[in-house]
Amino acid sequence: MGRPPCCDKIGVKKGPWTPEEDIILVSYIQEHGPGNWRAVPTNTGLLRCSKSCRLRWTNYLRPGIKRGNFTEQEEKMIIHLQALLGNRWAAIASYLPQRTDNDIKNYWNTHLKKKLKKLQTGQDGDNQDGISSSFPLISKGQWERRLQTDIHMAKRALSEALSMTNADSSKDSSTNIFSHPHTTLPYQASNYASSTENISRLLENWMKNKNPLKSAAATAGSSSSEGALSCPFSFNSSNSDASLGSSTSVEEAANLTPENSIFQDESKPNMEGEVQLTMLEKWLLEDGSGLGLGQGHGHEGLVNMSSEDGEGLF
DNA sequence: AATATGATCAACCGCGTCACT
DNA sequence: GAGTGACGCGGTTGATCATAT
Repeated sequence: MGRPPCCDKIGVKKGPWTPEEDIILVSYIQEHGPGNWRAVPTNTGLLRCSKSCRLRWTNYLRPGIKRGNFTEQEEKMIIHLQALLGNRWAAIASYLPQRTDNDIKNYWNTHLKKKLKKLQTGQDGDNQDGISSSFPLISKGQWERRLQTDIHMAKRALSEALSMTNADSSKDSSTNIFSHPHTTLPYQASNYASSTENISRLLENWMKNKNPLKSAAATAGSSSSEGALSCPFSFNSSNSDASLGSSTSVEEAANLTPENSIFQDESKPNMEGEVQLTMLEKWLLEDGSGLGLGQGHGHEGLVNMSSEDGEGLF
């Protein structure tokens, strides 16, 4: 019995999102918070399926998203995490809070895959699909062995990432998620700035053509979003000065901070990664005798670690 | 200038998982 | 425990832009 398609309704719009739709969606989420995606199309009047709304929000409109070029640091992180986790892009993205899984996936497929292929040409002819193919999937019955392998790989990848991070920290500390592990992963103020950039960018184009309030209200139909639309990007009920009609820039108008934004806790809902990282780091640090972490000895201990090191950890 | 080819990335699709009844 | 609905993830597609011919 197959599952019926989620968007088989006639009249469901597909394709690129328009700025109007973005604004309606942002306004709605500002008012109601993310989640309950099923209700979003109904309540906003958007002719989109719930899935599409969620995707648009998480991949594009969500506060804290950094777009554009990946830094060398991010690139290294992705490569190491891909080796460690495989194509679990959401898990990888949880270690790079400013990037979406879709972004990382695209970047891997378009840039890193090729890069690694190039690097590996001549070294390992049979490894044509990046690092992950060095660690083929293990059958379900062998989960224990896989766990051990994963542990080993986690140690190794993290130590390498740490060593790289230490080496580069003077250059780019902002992307060094390991340098202050418990303070840098959650969103900081700058993330919200980048989010307003997203929105201001779409508004920039949109406002050239239309009056957003009129248009969005009309598009929203009978939804309850009218109130929100009067101040679509304040992100703060008390910040009613942030009207679109004023000459104030969107960035100023939004006046976002992690403290006053309703997205404060939501901006990266999946903090599983942080937990994972924290646990791993804790473990690594506790196991520091073998790693030499924090003692200025680099990661020789890890590199020389035998595959049996994972045994007895639990 | 016109066309072909390649690269990029936003969005879609199908499936798995989880939560609720 | 089974059935159902909603959500989230990963693979893939297709539109658009950039570059080469």
